[in-house]
Amino acid sequence: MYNTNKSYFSKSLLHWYDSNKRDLPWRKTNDLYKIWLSEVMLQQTRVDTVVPYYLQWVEKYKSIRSVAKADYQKLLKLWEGLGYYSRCKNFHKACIITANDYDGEIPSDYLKFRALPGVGDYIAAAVFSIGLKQTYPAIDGNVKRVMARVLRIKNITKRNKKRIRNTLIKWMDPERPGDINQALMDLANRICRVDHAHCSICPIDEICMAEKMSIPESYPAKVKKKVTPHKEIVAGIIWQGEKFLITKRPENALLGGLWELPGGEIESSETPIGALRRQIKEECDIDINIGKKVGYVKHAYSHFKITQTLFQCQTQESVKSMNKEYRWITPIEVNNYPFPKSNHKLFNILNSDGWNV
DNA sequence: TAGCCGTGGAG
DNA sequence: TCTCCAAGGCT
Repeated sequence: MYNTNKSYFSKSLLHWYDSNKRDLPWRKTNDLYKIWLSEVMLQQTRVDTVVPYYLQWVEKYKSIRSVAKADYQKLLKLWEGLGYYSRCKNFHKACIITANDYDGEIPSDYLKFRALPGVGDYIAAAVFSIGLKQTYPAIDGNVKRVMARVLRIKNITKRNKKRIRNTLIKWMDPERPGDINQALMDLANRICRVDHAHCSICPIDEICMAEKMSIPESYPAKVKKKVTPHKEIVAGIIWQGEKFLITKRPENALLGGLWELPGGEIESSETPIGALRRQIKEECDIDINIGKKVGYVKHAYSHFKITQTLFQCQTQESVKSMNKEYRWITPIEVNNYPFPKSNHKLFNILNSDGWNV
């Protein structure tokens, strides 16, 4: 059974892959650094979103050493808009460790690579299978779904993950482990989709137990999502002459290391203006004059939503105390700092309405 | 271990 | 407009 399946699985999957694979930039390279980078960027992020970020990055930073030497804020500016910013931080850290401890090359020991920050089971397996042709199954959400259907697994428990891993190790063609891994992910994306499995064109339908039951979409079982809370946020564009104030978010928080217009959450007992005045007093120990409301934007993060209202403000005082880094910048200098998407939405309003009114 | 961590596209 | 979710990892 296993031997029959092993032969069918790899042969059929690779045959399909060879005639259907997408032409992606990181598939043109054998550079482990670039394969690694692409896998970090692809984490929870669609291929079409990643491609332009990947191309910009490898144009500017051509090696692990060049990333290790780079100014982190410059890396973050390249990452701006891609989301999950701790990936960028961890990749930078990992490149520094690699430059210092491994002579700038990815360690040949799998466990040493796996131990680097931001490198988990999936990324380690992807890099070692694609770049070094070692037989590690790269098990991401796609592969879990396909294998849950093939093996008719309802819940992705720890035990079932082990089952999927062991099955793949048995079935993978050791000559082409990287292609097997990529083929499974491509197949998941184009054929074995979440809400619709196109079994009639699937190359491995013959060994799929869920397909035999004619209910592939019910595998694996969906997990209920929690309702996302909503927060009211206020921000100020605080002018002093031709410049306004921006502050840097703490490294280990949401949007860590990115810059933003100062402000914060409106407490239930507060008005937006009262909240803004309090936030700025607490954060900078300065008093501000709050002028007209510029507008508001809505934005959704991974686990909550916000409505962010922006006010024009003025101050004559200089910042007396601040726990964070801050700068006074002109509108043109926005291009020099990484900002979260919600702030860019506010900047877009200012771009059409005028910045300082 | 389940919650935290962004953004944009699909439907 | 709203929900779901996509080449995961960390704590």
